[in-house]
Amino acid sequence: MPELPEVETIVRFLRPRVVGKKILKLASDTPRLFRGHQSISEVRRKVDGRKILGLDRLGKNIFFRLEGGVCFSIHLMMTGRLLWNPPVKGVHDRAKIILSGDHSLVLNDIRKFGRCRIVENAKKLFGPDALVITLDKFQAAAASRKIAVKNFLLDQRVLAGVGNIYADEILWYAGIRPDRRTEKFNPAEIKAIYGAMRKVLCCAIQKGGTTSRDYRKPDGSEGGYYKIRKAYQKTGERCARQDGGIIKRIVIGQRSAHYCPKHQR
DNA sequence: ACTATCCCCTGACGGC
DNA sequence: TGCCGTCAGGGGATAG
Repeated sequence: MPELPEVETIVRFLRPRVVGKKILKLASDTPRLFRGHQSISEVRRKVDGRKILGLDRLGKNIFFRLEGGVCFSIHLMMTGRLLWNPPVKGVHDRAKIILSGDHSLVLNDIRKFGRCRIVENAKKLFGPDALVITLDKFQAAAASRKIAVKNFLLDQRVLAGVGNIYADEILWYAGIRPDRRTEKFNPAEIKAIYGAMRKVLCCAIQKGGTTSRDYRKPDGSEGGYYKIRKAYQKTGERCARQDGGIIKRIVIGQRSAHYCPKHQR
């Protein structure tokens, strides 16, 4: 599922290819994609015919900065893919952005959870990006909430970009149990989580993200982080650390969490 | 203002 | 073989 490293990989691939091009037409036969504030026709009216000035990312969101101060946003949720000039039509193609120069960008999404919309003020909708937040802000945010650290890492209004895969990976590296409460951490533990977060996210970006099932880069290839993951979906396997045990799966906030009961405390 | 729970959607997979 | 239940999970809506 596209989290920060996957979305960053997508944006880095697409940025040099789409910036400067004009959106000739946004086509879609999936109204659900535009649920919420604007209908597809409203979005099309703002998007069609405009030049792309920039391509940005905040958390898991992709922003097309267009002429006239318009910001068109795509969220891929779990199964969304953004494909560059796909050679064949896909069964689950949900939207097609036709660009100048005979290029196309296709949003393919098996489960129709993805979303397109025009956003007015992106910074108001989400917390600071996980790779931008400072240690001080991170610490203050953790201290102000009384929830399991895993749920804290997943809350996009507090911290934008971390999803289920990387939350497990971060806590594995930090040596912290996912069900520990945020308000009880000491400064050293907060620092360990913060450091692990930066390390894991940067490493995953270098690997082009995690393909466990659905995620693909815009050229259709897979990300390389899954092979080197330490905790996510490793239930029953031996922990990679010398002092580790057997990876266990528990449920926190309706979501699976994988961790090593021996070295994560 | 806070947290907890349900729901959306499709495909993979296991049990019988 | 085929049917059914369960699981995957981000985030929005709703309930408490």
